[in-house]
Amino acid sequence: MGSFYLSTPIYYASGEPHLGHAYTTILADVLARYRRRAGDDVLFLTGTDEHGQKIQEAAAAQGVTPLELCDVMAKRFEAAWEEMGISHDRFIRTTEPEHIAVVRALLERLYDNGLVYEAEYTGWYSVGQERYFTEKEIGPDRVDPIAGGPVQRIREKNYFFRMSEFREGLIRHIEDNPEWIVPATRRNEVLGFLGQGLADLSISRPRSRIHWGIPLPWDSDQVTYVWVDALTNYVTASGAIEPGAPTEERGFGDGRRPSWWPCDVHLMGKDILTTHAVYWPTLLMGADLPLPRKILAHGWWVVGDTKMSKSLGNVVDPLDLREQYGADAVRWYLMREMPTGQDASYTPDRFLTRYDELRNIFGNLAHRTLSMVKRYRGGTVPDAPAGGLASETGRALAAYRRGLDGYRFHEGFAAAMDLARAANGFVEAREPWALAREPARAGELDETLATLVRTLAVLAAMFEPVMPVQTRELALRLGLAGVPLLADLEAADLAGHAVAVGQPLFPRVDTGISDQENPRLLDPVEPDG
RNA sequence: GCCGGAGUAGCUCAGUUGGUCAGAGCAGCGGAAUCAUAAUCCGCGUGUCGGGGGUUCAAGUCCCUCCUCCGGCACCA
Repeated sequence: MGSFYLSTPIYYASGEPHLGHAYTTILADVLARYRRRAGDDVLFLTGTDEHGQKIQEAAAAQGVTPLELCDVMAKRFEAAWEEMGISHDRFIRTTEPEHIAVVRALLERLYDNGLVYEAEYTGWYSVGQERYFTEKEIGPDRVDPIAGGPVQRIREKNYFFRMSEFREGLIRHIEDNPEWIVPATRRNEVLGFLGQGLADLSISRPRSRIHWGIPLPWDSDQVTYVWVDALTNYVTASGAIEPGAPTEERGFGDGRRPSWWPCDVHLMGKDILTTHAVYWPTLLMGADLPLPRKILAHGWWVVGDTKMSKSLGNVVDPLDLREQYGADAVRWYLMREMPTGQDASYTPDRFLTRYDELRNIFGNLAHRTLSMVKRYRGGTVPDAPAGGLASETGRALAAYRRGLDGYRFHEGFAAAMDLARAANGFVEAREPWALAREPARAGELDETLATLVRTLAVLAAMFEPVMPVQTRELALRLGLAGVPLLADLEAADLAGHAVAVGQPLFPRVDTGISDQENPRLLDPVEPDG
């Protein structure tokens, strides 16, 4: 029992929602649902990042205002999450007045703490692209990597945050808290990064060049660098800062304001780990705010089988599978197939294998159990001891909790599926159909069915975070009001419940995806913030 | 180039602090059963645990070296 605050990155509103966004968000949703079932109060935050040059340019190209464009895009993300069953509590947008005020309050705090100075930013600027490129991007030939045109060394006024002052403190924090950045390999990378030294961070851009941003409190000719703007959303949503209050009463780390801060876990793709594990913590240190409790960087989906994608030139986007297989199946695949934190490759074949697992092991267990209760006991759960799979259930629950608590979701759900396998084995061992032929063994049959029904309730509770739709359906068929909490399972008494058989939870889908009908081009997946 | 990770059955991978650790799932082969979505269950693996060397009574499990693959190396939203 407690509270749990988790976040996805806010997604940049210049592009459509894609698999990378969806994976992070589903991961967060699974965690949010799991914590809710554990009895926690949860704040699950996601949203859109709406300032910056790309938005400004995209809006201009479409002949709309930046905000009009963002309104459309934010709705698109919200709609996508609705389709995928995402249960976020708050959808934040960086164009919200509250957020803008919090960003300015945070900047003011840094400024007041003497951590901001004015300097000249020097970089390689492409006139054609109207933007800077990094040394890496322009390469040894120093050309615009997009159009191939020339780049020139130019200077502009920026304000800088004294990030370098926090380097040693951050290193110490990472070393003292081995579980702060997970997985460990990412933690090592951050330490390696910090080991090379840490420069100060440019936190503003001239408004003459980028107007679509949050003006600095002390210099309205400069707008806030988008990353500073974006990262601050985590604090905005937490309620830790009251921008409208007098400076000394705004909150921050003084504990005077009740808030969700610090965040329990920031989830993100590995591509934006540095900003979350270096920029963000140092900014928080500078503003006297506590650091988030955990930073989890997950891997990327890569399009597997290079040969296939090369020869066919296309592959089905897993998100498109929702229409045919349902959101639960897509979520199951994404959570079960990718070891949390690592990369995984997507292939239609693997999706089908995972779907078959779901359909045959879990879906069929539910269907055969409900059918037998109906056939042998008139659809009423027998009043009999239901401890037939007690040790298997105990083991599964322990492994499940170990997995989810340890952010190894794939392991946790594998443990749940193992329990379903054990239950199928239990059916074979007890042979209810044989028991039903012998009136003298009615008690055994009752116990068998009671055990199976109870196991279905346990499975519904274990699978709910990843498959909220069908587990709810299953719970209803078991005569429950909803999916039970794990903690309530012991007390749950299903005896006497009227069950409904219904259609299979995960039906056989005949129009397979491997027949290459309706393929869609899928770019290599690189989730961004 | 520097730093880090990984190479275990056909495929995807588990394998804490060295001693039933040579495993699971999928695929394949054989069998059983019929409640169920022809869905399930049981049985079957002679794998040099990337190559080589070393430490040890004992090494996927520690050390050295080589090979291969991958990731990170900042303003990319």
